[in-house]
Parts: sequence; structure tokens; C-alpha cells
Amino acid sequence: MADITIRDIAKAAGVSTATVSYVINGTKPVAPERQKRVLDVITKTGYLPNTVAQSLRTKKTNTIGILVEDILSFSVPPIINGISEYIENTDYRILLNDLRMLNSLYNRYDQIVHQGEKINQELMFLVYGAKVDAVIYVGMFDRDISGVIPNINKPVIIAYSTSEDEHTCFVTYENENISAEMMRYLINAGHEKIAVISGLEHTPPAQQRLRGVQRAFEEAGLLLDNHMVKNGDWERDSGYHCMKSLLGSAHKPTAVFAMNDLMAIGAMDAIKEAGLSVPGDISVVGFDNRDASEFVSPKLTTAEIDLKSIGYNAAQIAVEKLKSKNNGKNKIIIPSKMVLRETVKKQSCEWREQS
Amino acid sequence: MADITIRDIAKAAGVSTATVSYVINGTKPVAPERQKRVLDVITKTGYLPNTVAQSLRTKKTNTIGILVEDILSFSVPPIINGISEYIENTDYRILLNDLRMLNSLYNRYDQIVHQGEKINQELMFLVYGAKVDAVIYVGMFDRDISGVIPNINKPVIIAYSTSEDEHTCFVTYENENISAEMMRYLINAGHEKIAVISGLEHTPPAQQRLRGVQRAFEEAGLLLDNHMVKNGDWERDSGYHCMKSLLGSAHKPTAVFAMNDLMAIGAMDAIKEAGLSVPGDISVVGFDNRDASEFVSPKLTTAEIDLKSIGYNAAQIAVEKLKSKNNGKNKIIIPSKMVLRETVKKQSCEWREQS
DNA sequence: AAACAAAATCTAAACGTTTAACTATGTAAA
DNA sequence: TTTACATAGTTAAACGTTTAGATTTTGTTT
Repeated sequence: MADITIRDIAKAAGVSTATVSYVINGTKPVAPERQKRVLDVITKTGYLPNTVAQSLRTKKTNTIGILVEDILSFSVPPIINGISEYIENTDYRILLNDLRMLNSLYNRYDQIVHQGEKINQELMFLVYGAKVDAVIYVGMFDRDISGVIPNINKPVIIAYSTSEDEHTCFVTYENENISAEMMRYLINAGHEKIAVISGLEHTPPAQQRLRGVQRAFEEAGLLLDNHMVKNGDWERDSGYHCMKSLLGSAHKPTAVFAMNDLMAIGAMDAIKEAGLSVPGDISVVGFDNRDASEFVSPKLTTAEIDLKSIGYNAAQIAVEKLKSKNNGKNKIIIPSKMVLRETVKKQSCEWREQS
Repeated sequence: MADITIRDIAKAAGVSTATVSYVINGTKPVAPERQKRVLDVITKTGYLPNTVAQSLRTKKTNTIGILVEDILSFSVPPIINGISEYIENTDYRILLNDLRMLNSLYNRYDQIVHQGEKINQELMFLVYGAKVDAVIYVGMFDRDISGVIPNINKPVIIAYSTSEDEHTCFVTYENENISAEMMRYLINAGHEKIAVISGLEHTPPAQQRLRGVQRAFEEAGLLLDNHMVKNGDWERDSGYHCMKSLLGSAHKPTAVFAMNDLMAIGAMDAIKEAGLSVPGDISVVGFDNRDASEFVSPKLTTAEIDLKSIGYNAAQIAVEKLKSKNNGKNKIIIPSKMVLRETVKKQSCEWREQS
């Protein structure tokens, strides 16, 4: 079953190898009886064309390289899942290359930005060494990685991260609108003293999310007091400390928007530690909808990034580009959505509204 | 950079293609000056050998296929991470194929056992279609999948799952000893009325873990009362219901061993709902050390499977087999270890021991 | 200097496909 | 009847390597 070649099939069917090839690929018409004869031999012998030889001849590997920064990052497996789902119905395969960056990082976000050399090198390897037709680069943070992608003559799609380079394609997710939406949700629930626990403030998602917050505040005619914005570093601990400092300040918030679930959970730790209740005394919302948000108690209200769609779309663009059905500059931003759970309470101030 | 061939290098260096090949692969001695000349041209031009052509000629793809049941399963990414880590220092690549089984399953464990046909088909595709040199099959449950792996003439290593077929290699993890160890830990903490919330009782891990529990009980001269063993189905809900039924029974346990973290967390839900405290009134231990166990409150004491090692070892075996440095039947069982957190309390019965 | 052996290098076939260019066959138009 | 022209099929060259086996070069021994 393994070592049958097209010549064996041709001989057994009494035709030339070209005819067999035409039958297999449907590239040229073949008389029905001969077609059947060839097909019969193929099924009888279980022949499968040698893809390596095909690739050599056609200069196409039918393989898409996926370069992931770290498969252990929570956002990466769902993205790969989305890619797989799209790819499954094509004749492409996936070559996976894991940079395993988490292993080599202390402060995860800040250092990762400077890993350009390694990324560049692995990408060149994928394209010119492993001979993939296209590359999907799966970042682990939402950030601009334009400086890091080498200029190659094959499609490169960035997933999750973004690129400010005009010609680079990416598929990322929405931050600003969803943040505004969450704020509106808190405001509509009667909250006015809302605090924000930000991620590292110089990072794109932190900036975009803050912009969303500000927009919602403006729309509601509220003012976002600077004392109500604390800067964390995306980790649980920082959420805890930011919240502690908020609790110790002059005007305590009645609601907190932490820019990711980890910090939100840290904030909940601090609130509980202070003997207060979530959401009884303070409402909390996070961002990411990580598994943890369902296991923490009470369950965390948060925002969900449609990671699977990011992967699916990236794969689709890659394949379309390979089939020349798409030569635009694709810059896709997948909408995020709220997932309502148990950490937000309606602020009981109806008497005010009725007055 | 992309389309330079070995012939171009040969011409530029004034040697034959054979000599260039010998220099690149070190397969035959080449005079130092010529060697340098060739190397210079290669670095100057950035030439990279065409791996497709190499594969066609040598009949080796230097690619290991990974067939995963579902990349979304919590155990899979760390296994891939381990595989990557080993592979990184070899000249092999990874072709990933995700069966995405979770998507198509209602009751996850029971149905997955019957997915044999799809597995078989994808494996054949990987080996004979995609032309990989070896396959690592990454299961999502610890179970015997021997019936499902077709007989092919290339190395197949099973990771996480196992095989009862004598000739199949696998790398899995330890259940029985670690379960006994956890029991001993509870017993040493003074617990005697210990309940067990089992996973689906006909599954290998449930059976092995129960055996460990029984062993520890016997060693301690205790008897495991049948009423103290409840059968769950690995999901959170079932842990909750099992615990409720335990709490409503005649002799309430002072400690519970849930056979995975999800059920342990469900049990904690029930305990808290009953107005009791963990671990104040009832101690709880889980299994898997999933992320959730750090986010639940109090943090869950549990057992950790060394998933990364499973992947690492599987990759190592695969590569060794490809280099003919290993032709044994590898059946590796990676030890698991306890991770102590906050859900177990020493039972205050010192007065009894002192009496 | 000749004869031989060893080492270095080269030539060309092979790996298994695809496909351009050619040939053979049948059909319609002149 | 010839000519033109689709249509179906074949031949053989490529794709870019590796590697036997042939050949040349170098070194050693007489």
C-alpha cells in the first residue's frame, strides 16, 4: 500500500502515467471506460499519490505553516482550533511551529516584544526551509508586530496580534466598543463610582479599552476621575494590589472594570479579604472569559473574545490568497461580546431616579 | 533567496552539485579550500536546500505527524509543548492534525471511544498522504485505543492514552500510586470517614484511582464503605450531586477525594451551599491540577499529571525509533505528583491518638 | 619515472509526480 | 476525397536533490 507509484497504476490499467494523473486530478478529459479502469486499479491497490513528488513538481506544498508564540497561552489553542476547522475542508495541511516564548520570559508582555530575531529566523525557516505555501502567525498578545515579520513573497497572516504595516494582513479582536459596552452596562445598572484596573498602560489593548471606557463615560455625562484608574500588569497579583489601594482611598468605587479576568479575580480576592462582598458591595467585570471566570465564586461577568473566529478567518484569508481569490489588504477585527454572570449587581438607587 | 538551487551554488563555486551536497551534509570529505569556497557562496546567496526535493530523494520527510483528538482539551497543549521542546533540538518538524472531537460529542468520554473509523482514516492520511515519518497520537482521555490504530510500517507513539496491544508504544501517566498517596495524606491528616467521588466507573483512570484508594485504606487498616463511593461522570455537576447525596446520608464524610478537579469543585459548591466550610468541615482533594484549582476558593489540593513530560518522552521515542536507536516496546508511565493547596485540614483528633 | 593505492571529485541516474508538446483518432466542412 | 480541427492519449522533460559508480587527482612505493 505504501510504495505503489503512478507507474504501477498506469501499467495495471494499460494506460500512460499522464492519463492516470489526469484521472486523479481531473485536469484533462479521459474516456469513461479508461477512467473507470484507472479508478478501479486505484481503489483495488489503495494507491495514494506521493505528495512529496507532487510538491516538487508543482512547487506547492499544500501546507500552511502556523507559527505560534506559545501554545500554552490560553488564547492559542482556540485559535488553532478555528484554523483546523477551516482547513479541514480544504486540501491543505498544518505545519506547527511553537516558539515556546513563555518559557523564556519573566515579564511576559514586555519582553516578548523584543523577540524579533527569533521570530524572524523561525519564519524564514518555515517558508524557505520547510517550504510552506503560507504562514499564519499566532501572537499571544494583542500588539503591533510589524517590525518583526520579514518580507517574504508568500502570504503571511497575523492572528490575534496586529500590524501597523500597511500591507500586512491580520485578524484581531475588538477592544474599544466592547469596553464601552461593558461600561454602559455598569452605568445602566446604576453605578457611577466606577474604577478601572488597567493592564500595562503602554500596551495597545490597555489603551483601546481605556478609550472605550472614556467614551461610555462621556456619553453618560460622567467624568472619569484619574484616581479611579489604577495600573496593573495583567497578572492576578496586580489586580489584588490595585483593588487594595482603591479600597483604602477616599471614595470607594461601587464597581470595578478590570482589563482582564486575572486582575479581576485578584480584585475579588482583595474585596473579599476586606470583608466586603462581590457583587453586594462592589461589582466586578473582567475581560477574556477565561476558564477561571466560571470557577471563581461568584462567577465573573466578563467579555469574550471570539478566538475561534480569529483562527477561522485567518485560515480563510490564507487559503483565499493561495488560490488568488483575495489580494486585498485584510485587516479584520472580530467583535467581542459580553458574557453576563454573577459579579454585577444593580445599584439600588431607584429612589433617586424616581425623585 | 528563494529559488536558488544546488546547481547555482555549484556553478558559482566552480564545483559539481555532488560536492556541494557533500559539503552541506558532510557525507563525504571535501578539500578544505573547496569546502570554504562552497560555504562562502552559500552564505553569500542565502541558499537553503529544497527540503521537498531532499525528501523525494531520501524518502524521508523529517516530519512527525501529531494527531490530536482535540486541541481544546486541557491536557493537549502542554503535551504539544513537551513535544515541541524535544523536537526543537532535532531536525524534525511537526505536522499537526486536529480531529476536533469535542465538537461532535455529547457525552465526551463514552462516545469518543467509538470514533475509531475517523481516527483510522486520518492516521492513514497522515502516513500515506502527508508522508510523515512517524506519528504521535495524542488522546484526550486515558483509555485503551489499541483497536483503533491501523497497522502501518512506521512508528506510532500514543501519548496520554494507552494501548493494550503488545507492540504499541505509549507514554501515559500514573494513577494508582498517586491516588494511594493522596489517600495516605488524608489519613495521616486524621481523616477516617473519607468519601470518594468517582469518574465514570468503567473507565481505566477511575478504576486505577479506586484501586489506589483501596490500597491506602487497607494499608491503614481502614475499610472503604461502599456507601462512601459515589459515581460521577467527570463533570462539575456530577460532583455537586454526588456531594449532596453524601451530605444527606447517615455518616457524613470529613474528607472527599474527587477523581478530577471539576468534580471536586462541584463538590465544593455543594458543601458551601450546605453552609459548611472547606476545609473547616470537610476537606476536598481533586485530580488533574487544572487551572481552575488555583482560582477556586479555597485553592484546591490536587494531583498533577506531568503532561509536558508525556509529550517530551513521546517525541523522544519517536525520534529514537526513526534513528533506529530504539526498537523496544516502550510503555512509559510518568509519575504524577501531589500539589498541596488549601482544601485539606488536619482533623483535630489528637486527643484520640493521645489516649 | 613508473606503478599503484588512496583520496577527492565528477557524472548521471534516480526519487514520483505533472504537463508541454506531440501523435493518433474521429468528425465535420469544403 | 481531401482538409481542417477537435478530442483523447502518449512521450518525455522537468522539478532539486542524493549517491552509486566512474574518473581524476594526489600521494606513496618501487
